[in-house]
Amino acid sequence: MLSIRRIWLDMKGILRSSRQLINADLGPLGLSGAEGDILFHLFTGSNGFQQERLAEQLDIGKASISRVIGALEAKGYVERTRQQEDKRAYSVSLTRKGLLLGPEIQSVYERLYARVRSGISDGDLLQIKELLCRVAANLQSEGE
Amino acid sequence: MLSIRRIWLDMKGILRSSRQLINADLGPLGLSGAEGDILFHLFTGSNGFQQERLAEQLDIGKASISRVIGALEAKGYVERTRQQEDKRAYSVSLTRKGLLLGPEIQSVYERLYARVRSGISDGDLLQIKELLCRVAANLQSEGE
DNA sequence: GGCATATGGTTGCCATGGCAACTATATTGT
DNA sequence: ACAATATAGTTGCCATGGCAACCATATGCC
Repeated sequence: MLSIRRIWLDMKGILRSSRQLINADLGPLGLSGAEGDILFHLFTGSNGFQQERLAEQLDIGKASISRVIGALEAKGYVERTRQQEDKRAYSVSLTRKGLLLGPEIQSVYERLYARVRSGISDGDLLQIKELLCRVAANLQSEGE
Repeated sequence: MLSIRRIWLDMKGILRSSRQLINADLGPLGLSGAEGDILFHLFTGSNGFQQERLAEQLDIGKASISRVIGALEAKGYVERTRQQEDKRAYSVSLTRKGLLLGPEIQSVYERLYARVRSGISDGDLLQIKELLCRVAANLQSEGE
């Protein structure tokens, strides 16, 4: 019973430490963690997506996405263009300024990932992932 | 590289789902998740502790603890008594009302834990814990 | 004793992110 | 065609929690 509590604390701590390391690198660039997450995500494959897709992929609500994209747009890193197939939706894409920043952002996240992986084999990672997926499935399962 | 992103999303999702399940049970009792966490913690062993100790054990900042304990005190579930050995510190303990609520709170958390564990062996849990500890250590390690 | 420093706690401010209500556009059923 | 419903996005409000500044008490050093 108690070990679940410990595991939850471990996860919380890991996410917090990661966030702090990322923030320490992004701060000097004038970016918040959430902004960095989105720039990284756009730069590494999801450029030109709807906000809803980004929200799904990053697993945060569309409300948060809306605000963070707004901030990034104000800073000139991304732009929203209405999609002509669906005038409710935007297409969010990096501006030239955003693209220039891309490699810098990417290296911030890759430094973190490299640090996490040190001394951890691919097999271990796979195992973590598999076990976490099972836990997630237990929590997702409807009702009882 | 990418799998770390996925794993982080899994952890985020697990913590969020857990929080939501807990909140769903605590809401009808008029308690927030953070309040429930503290009541549970007091009830299952850390009654009569300093706020700093609670903050350490629950892995949240002393500022948050201060606010949540304040809320619980206002609701009459805990009381703060100054320690005579150190007049800066409080001893936080459950009131009679808090003690009465204890079993109810406990069952909320135990239902969650049981749900998480379904189909997951103790060995698996141990493995998750061991791997997460190694990741946490990588993140903690000073500087480089 | 008296000053420097450390520690427990509180408060203000901020970032993140959930939920619900709302607007505007799309889609579906009749 | 039009009413009902669904979907993309925005906004307001709230909970959580970090950080820094601050206050009060403790501790150590001279």
